[in-house]
Amino acid sequence: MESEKILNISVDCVVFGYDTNTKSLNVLLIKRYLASKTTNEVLVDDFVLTGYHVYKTETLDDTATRVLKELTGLTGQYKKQFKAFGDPDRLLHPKDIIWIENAEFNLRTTTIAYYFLLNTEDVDLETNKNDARWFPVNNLPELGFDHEQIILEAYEDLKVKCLSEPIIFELLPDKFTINEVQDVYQSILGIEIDNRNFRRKLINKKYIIALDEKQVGVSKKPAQLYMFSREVYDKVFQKNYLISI
Amino acid sequence: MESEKILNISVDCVVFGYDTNTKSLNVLLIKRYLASKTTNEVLVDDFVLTGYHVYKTETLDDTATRVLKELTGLTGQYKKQFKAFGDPDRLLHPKDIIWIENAEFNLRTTTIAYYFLLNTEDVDLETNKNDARWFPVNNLPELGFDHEQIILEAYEDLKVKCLSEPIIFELLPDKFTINEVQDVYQSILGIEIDNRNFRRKLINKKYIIALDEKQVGVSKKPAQLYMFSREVYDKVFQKNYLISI
DNA sequence: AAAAATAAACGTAAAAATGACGTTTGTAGT
DNA sequence: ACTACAAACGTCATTTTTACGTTTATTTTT
Repeated sequence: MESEKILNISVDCVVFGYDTNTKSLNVLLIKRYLASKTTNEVLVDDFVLTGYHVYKTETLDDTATRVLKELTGLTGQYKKQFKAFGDPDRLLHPKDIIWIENAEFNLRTTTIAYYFLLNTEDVDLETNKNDARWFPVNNLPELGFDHEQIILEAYEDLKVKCLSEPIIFELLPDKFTINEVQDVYQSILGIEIDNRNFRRKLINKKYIIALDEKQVGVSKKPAQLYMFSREVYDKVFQKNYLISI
Repeated sequence: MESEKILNISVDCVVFGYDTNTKSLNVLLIKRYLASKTTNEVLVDDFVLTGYHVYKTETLDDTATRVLKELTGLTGQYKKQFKAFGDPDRLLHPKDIIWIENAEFNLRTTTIAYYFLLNTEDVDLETNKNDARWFPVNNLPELGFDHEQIILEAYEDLKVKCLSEPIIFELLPDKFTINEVQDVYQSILGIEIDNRNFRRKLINKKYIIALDEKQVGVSKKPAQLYMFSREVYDKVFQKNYLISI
């Protein structure tokens, strides 16, 4: 067996956006459409993740940051490199081979997959030239390449990670209510949580800071707003090695 | 800026081996030595991780599995793809450029890094043709490339993961004592744990199964042997979504 | 202006888990 | 039989969790 030393590499980004109103975890996807110029036959008609090849002078993180900025205009969002996908048969589907430029080189493209966490309110899709749309992670459209697998693995990583790290707050606005935090957990994990116990547990955390502010423009009793303090969290964590297997 | 689409890709393996006797978490490293034929000057003299280029027909996981098998003869060990390293300046050091074959292609090698977890008793280094040695993760020798960084990031991932997942048992023999488990935690995390509380906590887990066996050949009271049941663990975990942020 | 509706917020008691210790037990070597 | 010592068990106060019931503040309806 001879080794294949020249391979192609790219970065793909799963952009998770939580919608506080619909209480839904969404993924940002780009429309892909291609029809034959001669026969008008539809060759490709689906959605894909946003991604790009790695530039010569970039780190992998740089590429991911650039891709998100080009898509949403945002920088500084939570970003996680979660897995590399490099199966030899990644691009065996004819429609994907039609789509990509240099098929002879691209028959094997290894992609470093990242996911981003943000709130859908942070993104203005209208000013974007791409045909990008939000889709609920539990109700994805037909996807190109192996992007469905990539999304599901990102989602799985997120599920596990949100149980032991405070990344849930990355999906919410800076100021949030206790119930909004509960909604995110319920939505992501697909579970029901007792509000009274959850509320007490969260309020007792030193890194959940009550603000001198309440909700405005709601038609019921306005809720207290809180923020998450990364600084306090890091201090607390250093002292508590809690083995919870 | 023009994109660089042709990049080189490999897999590097951090083989963690826990030594039950010395209570030390070790890494398996390979000796690298090269002297100039004309001047006898030592060009390269350090240690590196084991790794290899990805074969044409392999998945990334396959490559990692193959690398471990060639190094240790072992298959089926716990394996985790934890990060891709692809900084443009990864191989700027002259000695590394001397070492690798096709420097013009290899100036940027993206590597997919894996770590393996096993017990040092499972490996027989003598029958191995490579000059491989165990080094305590807290006392590493001089390392080539960016392999020190890769090891430290693998170690960090392991530290975090062992707090919330039962991967600690991958470092022990199938049959172990409670105190051995405690020793692994203490060694990896660098903490002290109260034996009486730890013992109670672990014994109460349904997935820690007491065997009809005790230690043999010890010069004190022989300890009860236990095993870990992945099957029971998975069942328990499905029912307990414990948010512990 | 009072009443109704409703989400937000607070309260309580039993059970389970944790933290900080003291005590007993079983085996090998003397 | 005695001793050394790690293994194993026990206790109690405190904290956290679970499973509920109740009150409060605000908007909308009457």
